[in-house]
Amino acid sequence: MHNAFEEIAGGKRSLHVQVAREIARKILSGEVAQNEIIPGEMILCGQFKVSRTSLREAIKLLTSKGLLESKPKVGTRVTSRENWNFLDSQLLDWLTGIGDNNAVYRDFLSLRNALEPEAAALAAENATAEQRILLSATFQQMDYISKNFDLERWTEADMEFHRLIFLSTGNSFYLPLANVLCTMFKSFIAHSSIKGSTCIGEHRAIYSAIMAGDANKARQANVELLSKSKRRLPSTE
Amino acid sequence: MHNAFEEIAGGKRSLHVQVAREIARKILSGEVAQNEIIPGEMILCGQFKVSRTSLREAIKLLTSKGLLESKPKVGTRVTSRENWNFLDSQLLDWLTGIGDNNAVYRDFLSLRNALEPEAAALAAENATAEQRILLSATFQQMDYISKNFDLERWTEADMEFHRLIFLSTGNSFYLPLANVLCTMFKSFIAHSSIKGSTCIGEHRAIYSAIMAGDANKARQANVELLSKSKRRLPSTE
DNA sequence: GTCGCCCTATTTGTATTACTATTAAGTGAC
DNA sequence: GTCACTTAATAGTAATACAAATAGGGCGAC
Repeated sequence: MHNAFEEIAGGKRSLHVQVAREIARKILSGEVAQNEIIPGEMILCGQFKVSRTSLREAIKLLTSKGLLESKPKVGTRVTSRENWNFLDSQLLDWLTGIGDNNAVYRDFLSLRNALEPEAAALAAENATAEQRILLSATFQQMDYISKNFDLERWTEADMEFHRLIFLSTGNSFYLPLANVLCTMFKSFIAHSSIKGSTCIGEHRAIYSAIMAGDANKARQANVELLSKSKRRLPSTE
Repeated sequence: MHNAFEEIAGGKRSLHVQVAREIARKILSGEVAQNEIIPGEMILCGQFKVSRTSLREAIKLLTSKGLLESKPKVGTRVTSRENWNFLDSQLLDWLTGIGDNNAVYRDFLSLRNALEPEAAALAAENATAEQRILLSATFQQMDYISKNFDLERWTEADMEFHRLIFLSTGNSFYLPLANVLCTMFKSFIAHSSIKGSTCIGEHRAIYSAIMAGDANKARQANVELLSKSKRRLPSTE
């Protein structure tokens, strides 16, 4: 009962996640400085009105994301920024609305810039038959949607398309990155005013190259797609 | 007492990590299949001789790495491989000695291929004065070490050099990747027989380009370094 | 007086237990 | 036969008790 209520109210999942989110936002926003030692557990327990266990779980969660670091007798300190794992969906989620969103978006594009062309090339070489079928289906859907345009469905299909490319690389390390990019994708279409041009032509070029197994062509096509994305970047240049 | 003993014996850190490692290896090695439901908590508790809490923490840890997924009443199931977060140091650690190490190394090189040239280019554009000083110091050290060669110290410096490049990009998303690559680096120099040629010339080229702020040159130099690395890949081609 | 060792208090880390919410499945009524 | 309600099983949450580690201070010896 109260659970359902709070869920719609504040996005509550569980106590410790709630607490973790609170602390994370303080850290990410700079309200508590890097390398600063946060108050002892007992104090925080009182502050958040939660049991020590819950607070400890929250701290543990943040530690696993690289935001905090605990040592006996000295306390828990905020780590320096270079240790923060920005490739974490939850962290990314917490980030929305605090930092400079355009800067984050630029960083996001940079990452896509590095990864996607290479992923497309690898996919062209390594995609399995099954993956090619999936990719084919998804592209056809994109093609269809691009005709009678529907932003939401387009975004969905677009994301799936790029995700499939990452999965098709056959490279273990690209798999988690696919999820990361998807999360950012969602995060940015939700919070920024980038209304998508469909780029169906560029997508077709990538698609065709992958299906043909032409790695270089796939890479090149993806570079072109990204350069088009860059041109419609909101505020920079 | 018994703690210290077990620590030297099996590299034990804590109970749940030990259990998690055990389960993770079963999953990663394929001993338990993807999408398979693992036995209920009580059964596993008996099997591992640990309390329910410890086991739950282990499961939670694995869940956070994307290996498991729990649902009430149905149990805990192994997720499909595409959800496994291979960009996790601990997971990478657990991976050593089970999969095809050469395949993983190839994947690792692919990732470097995508990321490092772009990172070098970004670093050339965005490195702060302080970061340039650090980079300079590290390179000089590399230069020195390359003369009277010492594998261990050289590896250390090499890693630091590439890490600094990632940090100097000023891109939030490259920061965690720096750590990931370092972990893999360590993992591979420890478990593979790649005796390094120093590549001091290529490193100098990258270094100079970054210091000069020439992004394209930095990118190109890094591509060349990687192509050299590729040539001394153990078993492939 | 200073150096070094040990003791203690504080803070994190670990484990056991008890309780709550969720949900699939089985049972009964309409 | 279908739908709803109850029930049992399992995961999730929280509180408590216990253990280990360490920094800092105090005490003693040189």
